[in-house]
Amino acid sequence: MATIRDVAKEAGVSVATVSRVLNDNGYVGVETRKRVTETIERLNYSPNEVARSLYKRESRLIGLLLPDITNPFFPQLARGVEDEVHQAGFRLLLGNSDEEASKELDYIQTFVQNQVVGMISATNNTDRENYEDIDLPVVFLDRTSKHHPSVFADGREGGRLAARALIDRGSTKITLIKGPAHVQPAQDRFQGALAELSKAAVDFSVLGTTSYAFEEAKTWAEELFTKHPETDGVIASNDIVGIAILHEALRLGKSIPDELQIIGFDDIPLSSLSYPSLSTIRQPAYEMGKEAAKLLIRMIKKEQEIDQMIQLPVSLIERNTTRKVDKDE
Amino acid sequence: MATIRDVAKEAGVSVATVSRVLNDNGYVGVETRKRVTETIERLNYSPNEVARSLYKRESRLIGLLLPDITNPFFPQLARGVEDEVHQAGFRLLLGNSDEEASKELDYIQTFVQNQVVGMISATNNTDRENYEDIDLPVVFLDRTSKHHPSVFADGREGGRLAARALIDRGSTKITLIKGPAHVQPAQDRFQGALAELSKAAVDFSVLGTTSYAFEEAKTWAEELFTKHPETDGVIASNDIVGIAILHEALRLGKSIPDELQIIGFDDIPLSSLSYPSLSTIRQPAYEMGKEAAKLLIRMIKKEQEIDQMIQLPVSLIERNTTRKVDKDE
DNA sequence: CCCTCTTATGTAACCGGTTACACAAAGCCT
DNA sequence: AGGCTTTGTGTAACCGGTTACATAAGAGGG
Repeated sequence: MATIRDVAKEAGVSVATVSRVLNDNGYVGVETRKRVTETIERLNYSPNEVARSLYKRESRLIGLLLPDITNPFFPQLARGVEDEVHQAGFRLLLGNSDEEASKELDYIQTFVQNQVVGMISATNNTDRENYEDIDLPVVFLDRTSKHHPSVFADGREGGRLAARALIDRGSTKITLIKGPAHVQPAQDRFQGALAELSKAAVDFSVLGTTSYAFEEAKTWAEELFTKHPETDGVIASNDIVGIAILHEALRLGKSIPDELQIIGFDDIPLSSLSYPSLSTIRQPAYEMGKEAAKLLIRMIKKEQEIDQMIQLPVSLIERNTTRKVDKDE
Repeated sequence: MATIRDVAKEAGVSVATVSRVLNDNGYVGVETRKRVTETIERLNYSPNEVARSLYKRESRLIGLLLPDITNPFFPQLARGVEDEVHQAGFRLLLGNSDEEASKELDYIQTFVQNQVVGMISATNNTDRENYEDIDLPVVFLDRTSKHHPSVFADGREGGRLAARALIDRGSTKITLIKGPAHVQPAQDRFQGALAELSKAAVDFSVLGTTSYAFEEAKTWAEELFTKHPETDGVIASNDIVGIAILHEALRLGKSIPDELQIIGFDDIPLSSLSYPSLSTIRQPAYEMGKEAAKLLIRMIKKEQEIDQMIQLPVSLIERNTTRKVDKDE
């Protein structure tokens, strides 16, 4: 690999001049610039980012910490982040925390050691000491924090919307699935739905779950129908659980949405491909990722007026696991 | 942030001694080691990876280049890579190429500039000049290359298995979906299935597609049933397309698997949650990622006996979009 | 013509680790 | 006791960029 000194020697100038050409700052004569540019081209030189980072005391990398990329909601977030960050000239260091504090800490340390310019975290322990003594820009994504700017969707409203949708469409014995207790947005949804159900004239029961894993989703689904066989409306904690419930309901021969309505949460790509296609509360995951990245970049550039909270709206996506409601009633 | 010089000064030793303690090499007196360790602890010092990388001329980062993390097959691969790489003390730099040569080149350059120790690529242009003048260890994943070690699943066999499954279970007018021409493994599957169908006494037709995107999958599904309404068995190019076809078939009121059998490819997590659950040819994506990472790490450590090709077996996952076949016939 | 400002370029310190090399003290052997 | 090896530690060069500072030539103004 050619270095800046090789280029300087070849072009008959000093390294400072080459650096000035590279970064397009300071004075450089037209003739000199041309000669340097040609030499760079000819030697196929590209500057070493590591050396640059060392002197600048920061790299062009951004750390992204996710619970688990294998959960279909997160690739969307990640992609939003990546697209925005890439465009601004940054690159991503990726980590999966698996909700383990040690892995999380481990990655935060990696990020710091590699002098990332900022980090985006979609992890659950937002108020741990982990993030306290870091002087990096940090943005929380799909999570909230008192100490750092956050980008998230309106989970409470999502929960209300889901509950209202089922109530309006005639479910009277609703089962509300409560997501894992340590997952913040799951609790927001739950609270929203709970509030709405409490206000309405319907029976409802709550089924607690402890994870979002695929395999376990099947278990919750089975549990649901043994514990509450008479239920005629389910508010799932997310689309995976929703799809698992749909699967189980069909297996039991229930007619969807006539006998049982189901509503999911997230709007992951595959939810439109289930049959019947899953009605759900959409979170704009890709946009959330983009917003988080934009916000972080603004922080990196030390711009004024940094939003502390960006809440994105959720929306009801009416597909075929809920019944149609007459527009003009 | 404390530096190694701060630690040295505080502990009353030279930087060389601190470095020796950190890396546990060279001679260090027991008493000195203790004092240095305590000082490191007290100052909460952690070494700057960037400085280390600069001197060593290589970082502890590995580049991972994927077509698109949003496609449900890739998170599995990525996770396999991550787990293996993390355990060996490396971290991941991630890029999505979107099958665009420019993005791909861009990321390869980023990897080189950041002095990654190696890279894993699941991109399509494996024999472009892109990879020629790089002197990094490179492993191709879910792709093959003549010039670099590759880890992939037995696509041809998968295609054969899929075709045989439908034939054995009585489909006689089979439609074979041909995936995008530039995606290597898609073509392997196609060739395998084609060979098997050609040998058998069944009618079949081929439907070409150009992408794997969710939205377009629905279009292929519709196209399938307008062009070949009489088909009684579909070999999909992957699970997404398979699920889209299942969805469309159910919408058209077809009875699955009695009237129409469908077989997918990949075994993405959600395929077991469709209803009827999708029969498919499983690729061990997570293991593939792990194998690729292991292989790369072996290359990084300059071990002897590097496999040039690791082919993992595929298997038929018999679920409910195919009919049962009598064991003892 | 002299002074000042702008333009152009080079020298060398610096970022924070790692390590070659030098040096000294202690242990061991004959 | 003298020589050789092992152990312990420090000095300074090095990795490859960036930039503060120095220097000098040319332009412009009175």
